[in-house]
Amino acid sequence: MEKTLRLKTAEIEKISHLDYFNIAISVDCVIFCYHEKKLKVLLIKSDLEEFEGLYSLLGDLIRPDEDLETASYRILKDRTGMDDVYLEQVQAFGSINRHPSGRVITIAYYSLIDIKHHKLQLSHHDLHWQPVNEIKKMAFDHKLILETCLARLQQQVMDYPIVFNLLPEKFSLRQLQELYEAILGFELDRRNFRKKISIKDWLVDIEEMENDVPHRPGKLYKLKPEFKKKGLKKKSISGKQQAVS
Amino acid sequence: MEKTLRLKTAEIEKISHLDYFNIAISVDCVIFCYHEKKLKVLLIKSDLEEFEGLYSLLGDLIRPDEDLETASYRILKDRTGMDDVYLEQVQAFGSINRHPSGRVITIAYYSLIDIKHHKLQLSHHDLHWQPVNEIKKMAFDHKLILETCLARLQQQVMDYPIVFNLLPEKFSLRQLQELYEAILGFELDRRNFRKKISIKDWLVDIEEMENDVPHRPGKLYKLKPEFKKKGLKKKSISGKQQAVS
DNA sequence: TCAAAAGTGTTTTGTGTACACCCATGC
DNA sequence: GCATGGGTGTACACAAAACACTTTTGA
Repeated sequence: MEKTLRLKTAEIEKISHLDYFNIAISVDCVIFCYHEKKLKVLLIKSDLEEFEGLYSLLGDLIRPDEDLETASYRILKDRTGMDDVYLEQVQAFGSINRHPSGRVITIAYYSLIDIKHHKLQLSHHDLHWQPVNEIKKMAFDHKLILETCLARLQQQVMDYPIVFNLLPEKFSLRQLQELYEAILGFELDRRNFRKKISIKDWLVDIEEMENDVPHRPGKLYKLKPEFKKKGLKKKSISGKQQAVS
Repeated sequence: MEKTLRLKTAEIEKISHLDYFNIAISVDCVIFCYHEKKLKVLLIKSDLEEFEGLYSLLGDLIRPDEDLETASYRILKDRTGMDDVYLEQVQAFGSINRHPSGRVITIAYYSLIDIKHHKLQLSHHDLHWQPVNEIKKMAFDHKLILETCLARLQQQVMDYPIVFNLLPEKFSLRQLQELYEAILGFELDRRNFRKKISIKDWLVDIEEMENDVPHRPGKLYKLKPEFKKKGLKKKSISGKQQAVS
């Protein structure tokens, strides 16, 4: 979002007597990808003077005839050319002064895409994949939004089979482990990692090997089709005395 | 919310050319309390014809000069007379047709209060504490909102010292266990429960006993003051290889 | 003395974590 | 034949779960 808005600010002023309807609502998407062994986010150069030189998340005002997910999908589709993307709502952010041009409440989503699939409209705009680690300052409260979304991703990553949305169809266990490390921000023990993943039973051995690697090639795996839903896969409930005891 | 709105709908129509500003934003609060060994929610009889006889959550439109938390606190204060309440945002709900009078996006919060502290404005309105289990149908999408909030509560309850907001200052371990059971919806083993709680080190033994009980009285405890923050207490991060390994 | 709940420990099972060696391949 | 990562198993520590008896109090 944050773009169309500047044009509208004048209009907002005019209707200030409609107290409850001069709050705008946007959706902001934290679009993650995995590239060059780094977790990256798709950002766009802010076109507001106040934030000159800073990047912001991709977002837009919500249209009256679309629901929240639809708006997010629209942004994703517009910006990445991709359909059928993993998307999840995280939180609303609504501080009064979060937007310099007026009151805007935004609802944050994060999504996971395989960078190879997007026909990126990178060229025409100031779009840019930025490594998450290397981001210092952002426009608006987008740094906070990004951190919140990253925390949510980190929290979900071992419980639900979602990171596969960041990988190509076929991948090796090393690739998968490196991805987990990139998301979590620390290193994992290889044997323990493999054990843990194999217990989850998310993968099929497709009886193929890596090639193009300058060392012993690893086996390739796919995510089992039953986990390929783009929506959130609920953790099984499995018995009663699980949460407490 | 959902109340002021009916009056405004006409106005919305008038400004339909301001495409992006005829979406209203509300906050809805799922206010939990613990009473008669049941987890209950504060509801109000819907005043919309469409939902005659049904209950809805407490909510209101967000004012242009207040942020999301402020709006929620206002609702809580108005309805329960209580300040300083545990409150946490859960999610936004924004289906197009969730509100019969127009487009309203709502942001759901849940809060935990000690029923004994509220000077309830119960009398004057159709306010009502309803046991969570016994709720079948609600106005709007409020059943979904309630379920989502309850799920969030269940998920957080063993990790963060929050349920104490539902109890009086002093309580016995049995009371605490019954509360956990009410929230989680299943029974817990007494010895394991006590062990688990004692490991968390959230409580102080205040060297007092229950009285008024028709059996052997239990010891009373308080929550340690350092956990009395009303905001969310973050779980300690403790070492690297925790999430995965 | 009975009813009701308080209080307490041990065993078993599963999970998390640390750690080291041989193997297959490309160069 | 060497460098690089692939692939595997074991031992220890800790947490979860199942489970029963004695104690204290009020009625």
